[in-house]
Amino acid sequence: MKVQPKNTPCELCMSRKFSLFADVTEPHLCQLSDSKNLITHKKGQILFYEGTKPLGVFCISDGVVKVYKTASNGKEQIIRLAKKGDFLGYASLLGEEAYSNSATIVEDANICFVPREPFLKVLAEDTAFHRRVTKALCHDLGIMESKLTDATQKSIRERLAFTLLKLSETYGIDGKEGEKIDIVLTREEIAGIVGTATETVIRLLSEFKKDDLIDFQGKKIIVLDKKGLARLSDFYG
Amino acid sequence: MKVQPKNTPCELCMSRKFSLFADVTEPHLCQLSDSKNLITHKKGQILFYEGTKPLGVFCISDGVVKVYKTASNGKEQIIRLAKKGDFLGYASLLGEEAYSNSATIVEDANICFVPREPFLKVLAEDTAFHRRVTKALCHDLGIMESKLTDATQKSIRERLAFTLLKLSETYGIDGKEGEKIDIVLTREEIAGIVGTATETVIRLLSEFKKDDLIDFQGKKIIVLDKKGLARLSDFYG
DNA sequence: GCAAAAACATGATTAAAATCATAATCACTT
DNA sequence: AAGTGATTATGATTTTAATCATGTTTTTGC
Repeated sequence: MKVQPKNTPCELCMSRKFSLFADVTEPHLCQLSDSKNLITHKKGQILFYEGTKPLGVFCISDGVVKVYKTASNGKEQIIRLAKKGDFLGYASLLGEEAYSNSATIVEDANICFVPREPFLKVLAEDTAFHRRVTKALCHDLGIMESKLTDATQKSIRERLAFTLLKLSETYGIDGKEGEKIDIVLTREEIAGIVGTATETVIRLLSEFKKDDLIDFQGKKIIVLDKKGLARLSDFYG
Repeated sequence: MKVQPKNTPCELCMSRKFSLFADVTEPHLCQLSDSKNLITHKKGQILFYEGTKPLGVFCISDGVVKVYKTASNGKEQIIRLAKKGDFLGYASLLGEEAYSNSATIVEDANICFVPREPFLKVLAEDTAFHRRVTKALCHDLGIMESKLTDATQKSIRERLAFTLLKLSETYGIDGKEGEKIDIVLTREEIAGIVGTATETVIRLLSEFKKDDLIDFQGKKIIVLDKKGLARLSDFYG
């Protein structure tokens, strides 16, 4: 970890436009900006551990972070992949609880850390911001309900197909042969998202490739047939 | 549905002490109280459907409500059982989205309905209340993460054992032979909580009974051996 | 009190996915 | 450039749980 020399102020930060800070008023933004630190993280580094106390919130300026829980069998269940503009750790901070999950860098990242106090101060003073945070929490809750339902009621094949679609939605870049999922995930990490064994993911991905639904390009996956994946991801498609 | 003649004001409501409204200031509480309606619901009645627009929030004065999502295979995944003092529908309301789940009465209930506007008004004016709502949302989010992780990484037997422990924590009343889970749930509903098939629940419950972990008393389950269930619910117990 | 419908129960079979085992490939370090 | 460790791959086997089938018991509505 190193503090970057160029600590772009929040006011000028490009990632902010897509973030919770998008509509924070100028003076409040300056307060936050003054107290924050931009830190560069390399792939594999750990941002925080489940069970420790949150001392502030993280805002991703660039890069990808996996947020996951470690199950009692040692496997990682990935809750979400956080990218540019996403906040981390605010739910635990606002819930006044220890981190309910861990966070590790998946792709080299620049991440701002805003300490607890200034964050809470702005939250208390800026009602619009508080409302926005609340809204984000509510939305996340709805997503988690869907994930739980999918986990218990859908097959692994369906969930993997769905995961690939979601990933292409978020990280997809169009090419002439299809949409490339422009993020490097190991099969084990994909298994962690889907909630299955690594071997199962490997097998199913091979099957998808054989069926011309996807293709591999280096470590990345190309989605060739979105319709096909969508059909697979539904129950009675 | 009928509006009860005796519409206890929130100020005097006993359930309020355990609810989100616990610390709302007197004047705000009166505003809420004036706008609310207490409605009696019978088992099996539906409070709201997934996909419809929330027009306010529900507060359970008495009774039990199941909150669930209907999967594409038609099965219900129960997200939570809500009881006295619990609020329903506020996440969808605050997220400004359609209901992400449905709610149906499991045990005859008296439920207050607070319309959208007065609720949002008090939320905006009473910061402490807003903070408390936020905190509840954050806590729920952490619970959902655990549920997701359990769903993907634990066996059905482990999850059922865990479900019974949780139910006995919430609805348990001590008797001389063990702790009675004082709520009537069908095997299908238990399956909906665990996220499995009804037959599997029936089989496992018989197994648990054979192993003297539980017993049946009418439609209710008696927990005989909490330690045993706890051991079963862990991975390497 | 009786018929119909739910709910509960159990057996047999099938299907899905985990686990175990082994090997090939890749990617990084020295 | 070789060696080490991680990752990907594939096969065989086992386990788990779903599904299908059938029967019994309990509840509920008339």
